[in-house]
Amino acid sequence: MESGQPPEFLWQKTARGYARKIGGKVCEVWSEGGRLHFTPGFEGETNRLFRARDDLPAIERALSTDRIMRSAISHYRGLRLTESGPWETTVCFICSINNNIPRIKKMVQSLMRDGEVMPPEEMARADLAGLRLGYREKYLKATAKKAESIDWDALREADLHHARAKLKELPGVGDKVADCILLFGLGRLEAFPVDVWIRRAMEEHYGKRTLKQIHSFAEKKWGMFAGYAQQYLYCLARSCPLPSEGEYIE
DNA sequence: AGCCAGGGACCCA
DNA sequence: TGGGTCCATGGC
Repeated sequence: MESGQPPEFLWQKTARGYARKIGGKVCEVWSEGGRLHFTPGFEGETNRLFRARDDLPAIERALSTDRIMRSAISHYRGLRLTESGPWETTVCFICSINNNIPRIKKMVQSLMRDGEVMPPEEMARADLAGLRLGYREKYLKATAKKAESIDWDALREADLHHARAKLKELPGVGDKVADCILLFGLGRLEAFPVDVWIRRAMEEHYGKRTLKQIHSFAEKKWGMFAGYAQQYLYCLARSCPLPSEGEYIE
């Protein structure tokens, strides 16, 4: 929830966990006694958010092929990729362009109505001037217009490069943002978003410098779990917070 | 005060 | 295809 993934922008910290509105109702998630708890009625949403079907031990084993990754996995034991809605994920990462996390969160919150990210139809006609979005405003408006005709579910199954190309037709969506939408919004675990932190980590730990080198290396080395490898590297590079005592969930 | 931020569009060779 | 340059704004 605090590892730079979309929930960091979409959920609010509460006394015991995190909360947001889904479908007009408040959903809260928290940990207690080493178990995950959630507001009754949100089991499906919670399972999707934390990707309950991912076999973490198997993924950790598959990625434990070198010292760096073993260290990151051991340090961030229990880290999970999250899955948010594709539209809100798109909004989050258009806001992320050349931006920092505290401000991304403020910008995403400013694009919410009644506790949820405005749907495309509403964003397309909303007056976003005054929200201090910078040059991202025109990307959001233009992408909101196009987003209504996107078949998100088709992109879950499509060939990755095809899906990536389709997403890049959206204004403000380039390679990195497309990979983030694929990974965090469409459950494509093989996607490997490369931001400045991942670029630095890949050069420092694996001697890979160019984007092409990095993607080729990641695909060969981590394959269908490259997205998880990316998140471990990101948390390591950013020194993301660890769960405090009692929050850890098996 | 000034560098930097989960980059993309555009132009040029 | 690959490499500058510009872009709005605020966090730290």
